[in-house]
Amino acid sequence: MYPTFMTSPLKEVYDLLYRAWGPQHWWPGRTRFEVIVGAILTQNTAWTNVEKAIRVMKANRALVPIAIYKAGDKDVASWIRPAGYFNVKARRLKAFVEMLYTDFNGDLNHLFRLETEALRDKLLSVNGIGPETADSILLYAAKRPVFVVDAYTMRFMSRHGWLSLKASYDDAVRLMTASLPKDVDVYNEYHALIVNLGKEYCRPTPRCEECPLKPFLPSGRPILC
DNA sequence: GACCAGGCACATC
DNA sequence: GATGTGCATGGT
Repeated sequence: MYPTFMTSPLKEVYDLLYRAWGPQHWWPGRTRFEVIVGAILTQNTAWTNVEKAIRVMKANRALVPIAIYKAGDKDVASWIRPAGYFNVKARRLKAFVEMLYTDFNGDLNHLFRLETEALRDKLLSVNGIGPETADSILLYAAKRPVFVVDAYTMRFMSRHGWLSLKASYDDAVRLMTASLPKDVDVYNEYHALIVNLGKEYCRPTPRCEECPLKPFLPSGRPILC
């Protein structure tokens, strides 16, 4: 997946996780718009709940921008109910497609012609799209080399002593990318592997005994657990 | 029943 | 700038 000039712990972490679990095949969405919808619906929400919501949207032929654009907030909220925060997220989906129609004639190809920085700024200008959601869209829908940091990333980095608990999102991005090749496939796989790590072993109550990263734990346990 | 999940906006200090 | 709060369903 990436060349073998491994000199930093974070490269070795990638290698350990990749050897343990192999490719994660992210993002689990067929179209770019489905990736965008998933990125908004999964905010602070388990992916299994997002899958249910996406199934309902597909059944209602609502997984295209025009359907969200024409639908009322109440209808959108009813489709995405299983994903939680459905009133908030309905407004966020509407806000995204309203930006898409107002500025790009409803055409994702048009939106995605923007350079990465301009595209990120445009995404962040939408109410309900913050740094992680924007970067997920950039990486997994627009295929830009942008590293996605999430709660799992912050947790595992701080527990291993690589990041302060007070570190910002941008601090985490800088640290993660400093020693990695700027490569869409590497960023794609790494973020997905970290999420799997978080789900399986690096929960608020950690399960370090069987963690693939055990070799990195000082005294066999994380610093802050 | 408590805790957690692939955040974000907004109010308040 | 930092901290607290609301948003809500579904799995463990």
